[in-house]
Amino acid sequence: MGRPREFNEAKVLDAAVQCFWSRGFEATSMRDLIDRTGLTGASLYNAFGDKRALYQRALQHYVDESISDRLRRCETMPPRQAIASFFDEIVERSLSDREHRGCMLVNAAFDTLPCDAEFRLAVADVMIRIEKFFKDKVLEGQRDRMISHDLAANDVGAHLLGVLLGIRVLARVRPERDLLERMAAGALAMLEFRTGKDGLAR
Amino acid sequence: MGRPREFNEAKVLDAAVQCFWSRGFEATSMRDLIDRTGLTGASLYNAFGDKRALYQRALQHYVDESISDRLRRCETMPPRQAIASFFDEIVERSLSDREHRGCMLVNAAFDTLPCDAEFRLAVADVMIRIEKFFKDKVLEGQRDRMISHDLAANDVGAHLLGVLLGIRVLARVRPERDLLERMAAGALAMLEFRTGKDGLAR
DNA sequence: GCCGTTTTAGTTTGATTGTTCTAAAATGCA
DNA sequence: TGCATTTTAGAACAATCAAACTAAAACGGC
Repeated sequence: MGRPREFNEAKVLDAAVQCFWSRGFEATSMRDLIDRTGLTGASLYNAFGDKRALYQRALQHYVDESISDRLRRCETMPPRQAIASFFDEIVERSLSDREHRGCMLVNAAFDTLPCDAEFRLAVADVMIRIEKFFKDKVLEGQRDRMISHDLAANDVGAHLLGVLLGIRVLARVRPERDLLERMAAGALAMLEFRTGKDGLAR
Repeated sequence: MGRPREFNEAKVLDAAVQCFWSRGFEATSMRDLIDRTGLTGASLYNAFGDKRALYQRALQHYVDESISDRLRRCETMPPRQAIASFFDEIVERSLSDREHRGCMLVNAAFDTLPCDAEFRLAVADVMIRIEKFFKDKVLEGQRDRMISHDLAANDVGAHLLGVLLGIRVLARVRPERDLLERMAAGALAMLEFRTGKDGLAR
């Protein structure tokens, strides 16, 4: 009942993501959002609440659309390839991003909102999922004897997450292909067997 | 000639750093700066130009005072200890930072200003210096046979920088000691000799 | 066809933004 | 003692901010 909505919620969130992703929370004005989404202020407030709530919805939309999708795709791959592909995709995405916007989730960690504990937990939760993806893949690879078990999967998972975030930071200020690829290569080198232990060639 | 300044520039910059470090560029208002520094708007504009210029000066002040100092201290240490100390300090600083402000330089990489190429280069320059510190220390350690030479010092340097930045990202949203320490430990593990190569125990 | 409900569209609001202006105060040099 | 110069102080500026308000518009159920 009532007047039906004229807008597509996903498309509006897409537009909001573009705004917040490019300029961050503070630097994005309601007028920017109104212009980009095409609907009026009243509609935005009515549908999403206030600016902060819209940002949270937009971020969630970005995560669902971009990160969760990547995780789902990589989870089906064999361990080594899964991890390598993940890094590869990040590097390629970072380099093709001519605006140097990086990853909206990482950017969100630096928006003023993390003062809010609830918001910080939402960001942390996604990072926990990524860390878990790495850890699980390392565990799987160690079981299959495709990944070195010199280091605990737990530690490697944390380390890989760290490198990943580091790449996204550096991509914003030094988007140089060989730099990002060298960083990723170092991460993959951790997975290699060490000579003379398992009798497997490196 | 002229009326002498009543304020100490370093102290004013300290106060400005506190503002920008806590809230970022956009969320910091001129009134915040006026309150914190204790001097009037006219004085601020007269001495530093506009808000952006003040931010740049404050960032430079932070780098000189915090990062350059750390680099100088670690550069005199033996290679392994230099790298380990650097990470240790970062982890401890991140954990004792109850506001989760992280590193102002890293934060700066996510402030809206990086759209400005000049500003981005200033941030990049410091990161290049840190990368070079790591690379030089790895080279030195490899010469002294205290660090594995399986990997090129260049690659290890980039990788260490990546992990470092990753730690500072994660410290903002998941400031858990064991997580940060595991990430750093993974970085240090890269420096270890691999068994059966040099005949040195790990 | 009318009522209750929801979404639209623009306007308006009161606060805050970064910056400038005017004038007084404090120095060095003549 | 003035003069030139610079820093202070606080008010004032236009612009922009997020948000609320007022009606008109568009539906479903009766």
